[in-house]
Amino acid sequence: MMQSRTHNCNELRMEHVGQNVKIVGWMETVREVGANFAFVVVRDFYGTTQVVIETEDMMNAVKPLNKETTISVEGVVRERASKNPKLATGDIEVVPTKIEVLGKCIHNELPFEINRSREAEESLRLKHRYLDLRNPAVKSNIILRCNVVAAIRAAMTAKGFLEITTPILTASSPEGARDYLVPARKHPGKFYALPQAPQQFKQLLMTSGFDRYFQIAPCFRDEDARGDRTPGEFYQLDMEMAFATQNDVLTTLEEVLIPIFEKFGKYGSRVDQGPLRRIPFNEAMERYGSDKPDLRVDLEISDVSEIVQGCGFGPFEGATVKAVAVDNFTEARKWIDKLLKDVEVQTGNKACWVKVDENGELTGGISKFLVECKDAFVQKLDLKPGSFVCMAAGKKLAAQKTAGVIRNMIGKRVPGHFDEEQYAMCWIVDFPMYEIGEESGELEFCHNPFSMPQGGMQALLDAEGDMEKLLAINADQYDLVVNGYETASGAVRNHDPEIMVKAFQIVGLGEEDVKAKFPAMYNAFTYGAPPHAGAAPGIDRMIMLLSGEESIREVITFPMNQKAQDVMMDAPSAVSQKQLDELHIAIVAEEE
RNA sequence: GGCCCGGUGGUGCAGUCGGUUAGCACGCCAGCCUGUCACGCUGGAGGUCGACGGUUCGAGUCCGUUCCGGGUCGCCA
Repeated sequence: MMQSRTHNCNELRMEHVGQNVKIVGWMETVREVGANFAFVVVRDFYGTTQVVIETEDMMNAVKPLNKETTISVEGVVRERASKNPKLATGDIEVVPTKIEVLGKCIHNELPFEINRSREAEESLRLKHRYLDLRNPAVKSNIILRCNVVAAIRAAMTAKGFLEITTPILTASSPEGARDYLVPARKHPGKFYALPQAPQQFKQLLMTSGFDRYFQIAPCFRDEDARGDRTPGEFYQLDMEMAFATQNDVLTTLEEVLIPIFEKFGKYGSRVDQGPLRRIPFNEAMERYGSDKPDLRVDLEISDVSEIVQGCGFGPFEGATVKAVAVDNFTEARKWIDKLLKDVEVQTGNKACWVKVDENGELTGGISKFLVECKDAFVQKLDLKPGSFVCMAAGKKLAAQKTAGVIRNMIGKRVPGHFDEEQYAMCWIVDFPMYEIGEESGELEFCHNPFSMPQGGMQALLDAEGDMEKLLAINADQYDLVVNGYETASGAVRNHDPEIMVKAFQIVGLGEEDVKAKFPAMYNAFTYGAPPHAGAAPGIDRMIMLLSGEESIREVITFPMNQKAQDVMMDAPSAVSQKQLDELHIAIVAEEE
């Protein structure tokens, strides 16, 4: 008969009854319900179709086969005697005249049941990812990813952006994450590096006169994994605009991304509309204790440092003290202990607490220290009978960050403060240009040296030599935050070689360092560079948000495990001595 | 590198105070069953309880070491 197939497994309906058809796919189940009477479910990419076995011949054809064998079924479409409204093809079945094996599954027991693969241990799923992906629930995230990437390309192209690819084998970049290195056969002792981002290339494209660039760019960073961070490689919607301001970039990305969240998001009916809130970095740290606040939580942080000074509680002395208060608190002591422990595990800092009893008195936790400052404390936090306060103390940044964790935990654990099923978005703007490095104790670039300081050269000159003023300089740098995840990061770039040199001088470096670290960019900018700005939304993380997955590995087709191994392909793996010799590489045994 | 959680037939889990033959669901095999669709019923096979060492009359269970997986802090310009 006919072609490889006449219909896919999600096509046949009542209108096809009586037709001769051929379907192909994986044999998902065989339900034997009588002698020479069985139902076979055939699954392909598109769906499932039921085949009914009614003869000894057909039973003999199917009986010896293991599930997941691929077969072709020729036969006649028939209306079912008992229909299944839950199934798209539930009104019909195929009565086969010929069943052919296309690809045998020789395993009568699989590593996991296909339709329940998400319940299996992750390492097992990753080892047999080709089977895991047969599960429609797993496959759907990958399909979503394809559709989102296609929509992004269409939207960016419609806005006049050109998609330009940049090199994968490039030079090691001096700052940032650990590079993946590739030995250069023709240049003994030298290495290419895989790009951590196409940052410098896209800025060079701007100086070349490309007005609007984008790329779905693979990025490589050799850093440890997290639930929301895949090890090794990930993808960014890398984009840049010439002669553009911060506002141009933010507006453009809002116009591209918000419709994507509306169309493809699990909570697409509840997406913040542009223009999105823009929260200065310092304000975000004060109110939310994070530069990526989850705005679905309705709690905010208060500063009680001055009120509690001198109260006698040791950790508060001379420290910044941040408090998160919540009303109508009814949880037990056990709950509080769990909270404190979880805060400590996640932040490394201890938290303390106090409650307000039905008479309005402070009770429990460190209440005995707060007797004298009670009135001011209660007023500042607007406490009522039944309120609960959790506090973090320490250096300003540590106290803010710990309070930020407390805010999230309380908000998500005490009912009524977490409106989960939505996309709460904001821009964090005005990141500081410089900070005091925690290890070095000296002034360093806070994020990256590519950003333009607000106020340009004049701001740098005014502040030079004055540490306080230098720390107060902000960069035109911005992050897009969605539900507490950093979803994009960008900046107005520093395109002026003189300001670049000055910015470097301030952290104790000089022109030679700029030239050494970014030779191409520095040179290019001396030939007339356009002011430019851009950003890079993370594709993987965005798909994760759209699908509602908690693990980023659920939206990556072939993810690596936490140790950056591909257990399916056995990567990384040893290579032959011949390969090593060609690359001028000698393996040094690790010392015990 | 630190900390937290986990590792028990193919898969997912239970296993009390250390005590008889390690239990359940799914899957697998065999038989029955003519309208199933998470099919049903009956029977069966399948386990070095991650590994090593220790305590004990006796260890899945307690102790130590170690390996593996996940989470998290460091790290991620």
